[in-house]
Amino acid sequence: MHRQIPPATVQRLPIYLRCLNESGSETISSETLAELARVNSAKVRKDLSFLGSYGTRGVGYDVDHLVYQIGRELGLTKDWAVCIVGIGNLGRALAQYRGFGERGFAVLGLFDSDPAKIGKKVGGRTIEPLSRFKRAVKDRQLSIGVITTPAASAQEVADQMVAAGITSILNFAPTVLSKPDNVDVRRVDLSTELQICSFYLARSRGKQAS
Amino acid sequence: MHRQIPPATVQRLPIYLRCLNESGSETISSETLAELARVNSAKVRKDLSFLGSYGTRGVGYDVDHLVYQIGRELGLTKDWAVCIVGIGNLGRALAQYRGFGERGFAVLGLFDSDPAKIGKKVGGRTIEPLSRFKRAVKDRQLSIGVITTPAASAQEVADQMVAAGITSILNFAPTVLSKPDNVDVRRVDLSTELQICSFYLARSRGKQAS
DNA sequence: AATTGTGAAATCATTCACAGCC
DNA sequence: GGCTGTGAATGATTTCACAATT
Repeated sequence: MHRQIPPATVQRLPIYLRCLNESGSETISSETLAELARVNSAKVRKDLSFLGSYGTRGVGYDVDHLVYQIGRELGLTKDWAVCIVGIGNLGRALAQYRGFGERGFAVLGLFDSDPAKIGKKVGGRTIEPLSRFKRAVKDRQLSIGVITTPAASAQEVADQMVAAGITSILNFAPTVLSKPDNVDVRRVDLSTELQICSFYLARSRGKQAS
Repeated sequence: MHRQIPPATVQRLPIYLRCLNESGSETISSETLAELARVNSAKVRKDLSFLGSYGTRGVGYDVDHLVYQIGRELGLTKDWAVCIVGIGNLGRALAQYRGFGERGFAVLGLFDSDPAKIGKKVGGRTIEPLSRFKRAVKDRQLSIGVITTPAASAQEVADQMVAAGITSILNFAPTVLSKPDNVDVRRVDLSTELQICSFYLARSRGKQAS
């Protein structure tokens, strides 16, 4: 097997990567990795087989080599520059989150439309006005845009990102964005997640007499 | 058709709900709702058919009635009490996020293990020590636990939540949690999302000559 | 003996296409 | 004529099960 990795597999690669980084040992079997990632071992083997045949029958996978291959497949050999638009509570929290830098994502731009915020510093970076956005994308090669504005401004911000040439967007605003086909938008929606929690809660509460 | 709603459908119900709330009109066709939610209209009809037959052929769906039915199915007729453990940048941001209250999720507990934080107020609530956690879950009927601790403490916190009787957990810590079968854990992992962005970016960059 | 890699089977999700109803 | 509800068709994902390899 090889190439054209299915989306379901792409979603799991970062998890494997994290489990491998924590594993400690030299080699690892699909069975062990599956336990760490809490998935079926056949799934691990099939997922990894999309990257190529990097395992050794009877032995398992070489952890370092696998970490390298997954990282390469995920495009992590290069550092990506990230910008955050909308520096409210959530934007500020993300701007200060160390996990990004550790994993090769450099936050190189903070933007907000509120004049009161412009010039303030968050996590060592100065908040800039949106008028500088397009220029900054070019100059700093910003490639991933994070939207943490209120829902009402999210589409407008997304349009500006697309116009500036950004093709990868992480949207925390509770809204569905329109976008051209070549742009990839990932949605992280906190209330949606809570509502899904609610569904499963309500269902299990319904079962018991309570 | 009816009952036992598939997970893929459950994931979309909150999106439909949001689109309906913004729609304004009295009735809506599957075609229009599909455009708003950016999905296929057959998918909308099939999803809604799991809730029962609430549409009228030739007309569409009554918006208010549909909002009610989806809300009921998602268990939103009841307010759920939420607690947040780990009041760092992200925990603080979530504690102050208004979207929760608006959608019927009341944040009724903030906990942290750092003595320096105990007693401080965030969004009108006081941060409490974990020693009070179990008691608070009982007394305030906390039903959804949000974990915003560092990865290293997440499993311990999850165990405490489970021990206190919480069956629904939203985990923002970058780690996979062990849990009994009756507990539902949803993972929201920011670095994972960025890594997936990276994959699609790298892939599209590879295509062009750049 | 242990473990991978992968066809084949089973399951789940999406989309088509149209009969049935308003 | 317009639109829902849903079987049937298609496509994607997961899981099984085992031959191939070390």
